Amino acid sequence: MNQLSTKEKIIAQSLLMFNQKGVENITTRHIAKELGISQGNLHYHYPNKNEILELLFSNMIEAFKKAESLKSRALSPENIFYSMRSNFKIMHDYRVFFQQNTVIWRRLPALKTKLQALLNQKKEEIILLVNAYKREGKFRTDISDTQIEFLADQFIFTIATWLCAKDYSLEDHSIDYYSKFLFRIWMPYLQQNEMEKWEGYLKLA
Amino acid sequence: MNQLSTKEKIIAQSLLMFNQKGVENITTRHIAKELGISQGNLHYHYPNKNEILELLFSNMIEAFKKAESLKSRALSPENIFYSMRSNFKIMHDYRVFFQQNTVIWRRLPALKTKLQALLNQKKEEIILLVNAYKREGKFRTDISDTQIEFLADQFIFTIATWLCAKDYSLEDHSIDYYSKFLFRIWMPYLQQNEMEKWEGYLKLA
DNA sequence: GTCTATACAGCGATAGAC
DNA sequence: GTCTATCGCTGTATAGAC
Repeated sequence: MNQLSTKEKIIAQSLLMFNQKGVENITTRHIAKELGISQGNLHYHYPNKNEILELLFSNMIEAFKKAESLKSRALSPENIFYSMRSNFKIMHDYRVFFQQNTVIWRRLPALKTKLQALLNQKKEEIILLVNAYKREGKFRTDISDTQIEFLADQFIFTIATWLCAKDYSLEDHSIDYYSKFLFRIWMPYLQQNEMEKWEGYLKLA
Repeated sequence: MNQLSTKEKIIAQSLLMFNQKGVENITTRHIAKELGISQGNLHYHYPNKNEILELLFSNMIEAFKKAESLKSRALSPENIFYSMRSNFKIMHDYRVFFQQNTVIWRRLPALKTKLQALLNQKKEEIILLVNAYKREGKFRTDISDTQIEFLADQFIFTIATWLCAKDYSLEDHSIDYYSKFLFRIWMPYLQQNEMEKWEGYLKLA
């Protein structure tokens, strides 16, 4: 971290501290002190706290864009799981935006819209995945279409909120735990042989 | 609201404002001003903001205790749904504790433990429900026991986080929406005839 | 119980020297 | 770029009069 510019150091340290102690508790003074620079210096690089948050947010969006997309790959459990897990990893890196969503959105309402757009985009991806599974006859036939469409809602619900849930659990659950949690959701929708395939994969992963 | 004592008015108004604008944005000044009393007066009744939060929290716990429990009733879709829905109603009344959990817990770590205990208790109830359904052969037989046990985790996950999820969705989803969401989760676990029974009930509810 | 007045700390943000 | 110094505001909390 020492070869970073001051501007970069500030961003990195801010994310660290926001994640750990919350936006409302971390001030520009705290960040500056932790880095051993003056508050005036910090304000030279970022005129205010909101601007730090905005930059962090767009860094997160960038990270999502760079991450592996499902679209270009075969729909094996490995690929699907890996793709979701990499999304969870990014979310965890920027967890302040998901654990303190209401706080952030009140400060910066524009970020709410952007995050909703991101989730909508993820939902589209998931719907494509569900449709592909449906086309290939991998879902049980005795489940109604509305129920299968609901599966996408459940996925998005879980993706949006797992970092909140994490704080409720008594044990310290990891990214892996919630990645698997996500796919346990859709197990009962699958045909017997597909279910076993996934069960086998999740045990190993 | 006018026949309430000042002390009660403060509590009611605080909950209203915390729910609406967040704990971090509402100060004792705001609450006092909204009620048309002085800040000094407010501090006569409640020495500080945390004490208001603590009282609100124990009011919520009281509400949960008074609410209908599943235990004493027949396990019809009507009763199960109604019981869950009444829990959701209380959660919604005190949504600040679920939408700003991290903020609250950093202020008052003891509340985290208490909320975890509450959720654990709810989980016990749900496990009883699941076991009863299992005993009566209402679940599909081709679903593994670990997967059925997971159902309880899914329920608790959803209960703990639906108020966070609510803020992500573009439409303004209600308590009813999420009550139904909850039971759509367990539909694919059910035998055909049970599934249809629930499907029929959820359409009407 | 309720008021006014005030102490005090911490915040974001700016100005100006180096 | 980085520093020190400082302003203005807002927050919690207390003191003392009525």
